[in-house]
Amino acid sequence: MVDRPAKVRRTQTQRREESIARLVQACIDCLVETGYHQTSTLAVARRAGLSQGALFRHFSSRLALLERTANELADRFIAHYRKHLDELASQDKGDITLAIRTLRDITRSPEQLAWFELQQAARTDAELCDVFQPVFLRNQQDNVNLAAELFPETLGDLPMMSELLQTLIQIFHGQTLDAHIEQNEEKDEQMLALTIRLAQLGLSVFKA
Amino acid sequence: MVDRPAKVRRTQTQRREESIARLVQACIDCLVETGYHQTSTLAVARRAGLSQGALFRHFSSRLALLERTANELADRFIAHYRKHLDELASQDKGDITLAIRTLRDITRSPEQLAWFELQQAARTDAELCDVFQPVFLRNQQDNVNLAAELFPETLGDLPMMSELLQTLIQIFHGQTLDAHIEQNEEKDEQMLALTIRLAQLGLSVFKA
DNA sequence: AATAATAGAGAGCGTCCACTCTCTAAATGG
DNA sequence: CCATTTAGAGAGTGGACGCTCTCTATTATT
Repeated sequence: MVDRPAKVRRTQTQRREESIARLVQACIDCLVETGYHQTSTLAVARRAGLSQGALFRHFSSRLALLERTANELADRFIAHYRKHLDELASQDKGDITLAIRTLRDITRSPEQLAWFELQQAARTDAELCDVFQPVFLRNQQDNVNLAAELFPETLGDLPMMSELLQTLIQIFHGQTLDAHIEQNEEKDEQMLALTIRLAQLGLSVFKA
Repeated sequence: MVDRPAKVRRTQTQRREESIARLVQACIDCLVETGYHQTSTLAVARRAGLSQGALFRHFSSRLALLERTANELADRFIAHYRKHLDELASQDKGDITLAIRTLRDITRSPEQLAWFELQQAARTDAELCDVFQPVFLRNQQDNVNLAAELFPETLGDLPMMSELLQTLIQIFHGQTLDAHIEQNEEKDEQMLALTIRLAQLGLSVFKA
């Protein structure tokens, strides 16, 4: 006899929030593993262990689900950065080599891949663009704020800091995409080393 | 009375090649304007002024069309670079500022946007990845060869030249995508200026 | 305990997809 | 000029899509 788990009694709010959380997580997983246009409402619902009908009870449309997912991603990025970087910041106030390396690793997270899918899709989808743009801008501001907060001495009042950081992230994004196609770990590591060298170069020059 | 164009008699080879060229161009346009997953065989055929049936006479599948399109894109990139850069190379052997600026402009071409769509889609589509990978690698090698050929004195025997160039292109790719969402021309120009400064920095250091 | 409101399941709808099939138009080779 | 081959049109097919609808299960309210 199977030991069926006794059905726990939950409030409606709990049911609702748990289901929504499962759907959003399933949406992220789908974006990462199968890409934007395979992230169908049915695929997400199945992965969340729910029916398609249940999905549409909580989200009025596929777009609404994607909007919620984008916001969840932006929230997680801040959490990731904070978790991995604040201890580094406390020990290596001057040298940001490790911080850059960590930034690269975070860039390789599943969440970033999901983010790419949304950003790319938004280019040719006006509705998605409208929805994604504010989340995108908020994320950018979050990055800058966090960098200044965690590395006040190194980055606090650096001119062009925001643009430098964005450029660094752009490089890592490109490396992530290229690495998927090249599948050459040695070169991948070389590219990282080069990027660190360039970043240090940029830092030392702009500091003066 | 409408002056109907007299039907020109063409050979089968001409008909075939003209139709294929129109289909490939239509495929590029579709990728640029509507994105990968809206680039359907019907949409491409209509845009080329042909029927869906005609498309499938020349291409055994949608994937075959995309493969041919990817190769056409890679070919055009070399042509673009050569056309825009060789006159620059002949006058400014030392300073590559203008060359970098031109590289950025080329990165903004419709063809590059089509290329992104394919690269991003290849991440989660194993079949497309198999088809796209060799074209991608060829394009990378083409870039390096051309850079060394056009700027022999500046880049000819620079260590890490290939990686530096790839990083530069990655930055421009990122800027292209971000610019679409930010829609802030002033900042876009700032990012370009910063990139040029970084590139010159990198050059001067690695040259030594 | 009875009623109302919400969560969820699952069938159904219209549309678009890649691709096939059949049929006509045009070019080729004898 | 005729037979064969190739180019192209367009209807048809099965499947997946976003979304709606109806019906049941669970929770909330009185």
